[in-house]
Amino acid sequence: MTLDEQLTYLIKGAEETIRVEDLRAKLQRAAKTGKPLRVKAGFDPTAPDIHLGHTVLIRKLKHFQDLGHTVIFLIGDFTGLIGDPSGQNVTRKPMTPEEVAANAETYKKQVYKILDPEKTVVDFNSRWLGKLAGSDWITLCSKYTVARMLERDDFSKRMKEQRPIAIHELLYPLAQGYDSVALEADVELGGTDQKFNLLVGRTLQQEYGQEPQVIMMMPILEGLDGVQKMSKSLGNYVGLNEPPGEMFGKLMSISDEMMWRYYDLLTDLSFREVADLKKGVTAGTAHPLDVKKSLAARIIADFHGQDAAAQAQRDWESQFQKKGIPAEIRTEHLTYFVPIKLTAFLDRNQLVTSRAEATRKIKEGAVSIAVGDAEMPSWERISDPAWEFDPAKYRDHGSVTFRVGRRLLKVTFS
RNA sequence: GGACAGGUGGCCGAGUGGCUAAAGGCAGCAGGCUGUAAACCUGCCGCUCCUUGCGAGCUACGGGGGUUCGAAUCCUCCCCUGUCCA
Repeated sequence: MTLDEQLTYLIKGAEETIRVEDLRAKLQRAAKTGKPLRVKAGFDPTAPDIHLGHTVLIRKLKHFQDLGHTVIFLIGDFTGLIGDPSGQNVTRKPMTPEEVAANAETYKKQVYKILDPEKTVVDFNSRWLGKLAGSDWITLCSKYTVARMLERDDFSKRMKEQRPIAIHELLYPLAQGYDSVALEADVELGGTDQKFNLLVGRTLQQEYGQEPQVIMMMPILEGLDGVQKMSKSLGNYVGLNEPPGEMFGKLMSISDEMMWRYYDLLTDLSFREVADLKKGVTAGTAHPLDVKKSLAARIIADFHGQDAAAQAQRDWESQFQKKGIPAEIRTEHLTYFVPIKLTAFLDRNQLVTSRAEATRKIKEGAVSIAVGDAEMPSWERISDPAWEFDPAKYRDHGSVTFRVGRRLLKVTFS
């Protein structure tokens, strides 16, 4: 690839790059000296469950890696003690070295589905931040001013809203910035929400006599709800470790509008190919449902392989489009044959959160049961909250499946 | 250290003595419609019990104590947050 091609390739998909010219210069120098660029991205050590939102950035790391540059997967085990300011105002408990190591392993297992293990450097920022002396921290703090710190979106907003800001929170951007100094990073990747922290890195590098890093901000992927960013705590995510079937179901639940965004950020289809698909849907020659299915299958194939993706699609189709009972389903084996109130039974098996809820759901017509394993089960709606489940009556059928809305539980007998 | 403002259900936010398990909004769940999509319509949205009812009991408005027949609402002490002053 020519320099320009490389540049275009790397910048593609990034929301913002500061500055493109600097990146060009760095690439040029790397080519000339044969010294690869050091490309860094930091991750929170406490949440080793990587989801599709993270992969937007990891895919970009992969691009750099493919061009021969050094990717540094930095685990923020020290900055994790501070916690990226989010108004929570809590210092977190230090993790033991064992926990950190365990989480790192979990990370690796997931990240290496995208990145090349041989070419990826994994590092921990406690390696240098943990060794800073008190006086070093004072020096570090002296490199930045309160006024500039308060420019950060999050801080200024909280100031305005008269919400608390603890002093240690101000340390987070400094610590992250110092990582770039310690690593002599040429490039740092982050989400658009990381802009401030990334910029601090540039400033600090200059303060410590280094050339400032190029920063690239990747778009934040919206979660399944299509509104808020994908995150574990919001529960609107698709985890890399999830089974294919789970992934398929979740991906199918995104809105048609969101599906294009997912196409852009989570597949290798070119903008042109995506545009063609979109045209097809608009023209009515392609059904959005099918386009979405193929999106889901495509993403799943990246992590579980082609076959698993195809299987997941078939399962989904038989389960939902034909309203069958899936083969893989939570199953409870009963050994007792004492009648039990349905409300108590549903509660005991976590199909509802309380008996009160069970009663409500029954009255709402959300509860039904089906007997046996029929391909086309006939659901019988239970509408009497006082209904009793008598296992003995169903024993001969081998199994009975309970449904509360979208939750299912199969019961077998011995 | 002082003055003032504030702390209500997952979140936002009404409520200043009974009609309040607490308006309204968001989120969530369910039913309808569909492509388990979105949008939309409807219902639900603290817990327990049963005789499933415009039912009974319990728990809940930062924490403790108090006034009152009755308190999210009044008094008091404490904790927490913010603003201004020092």
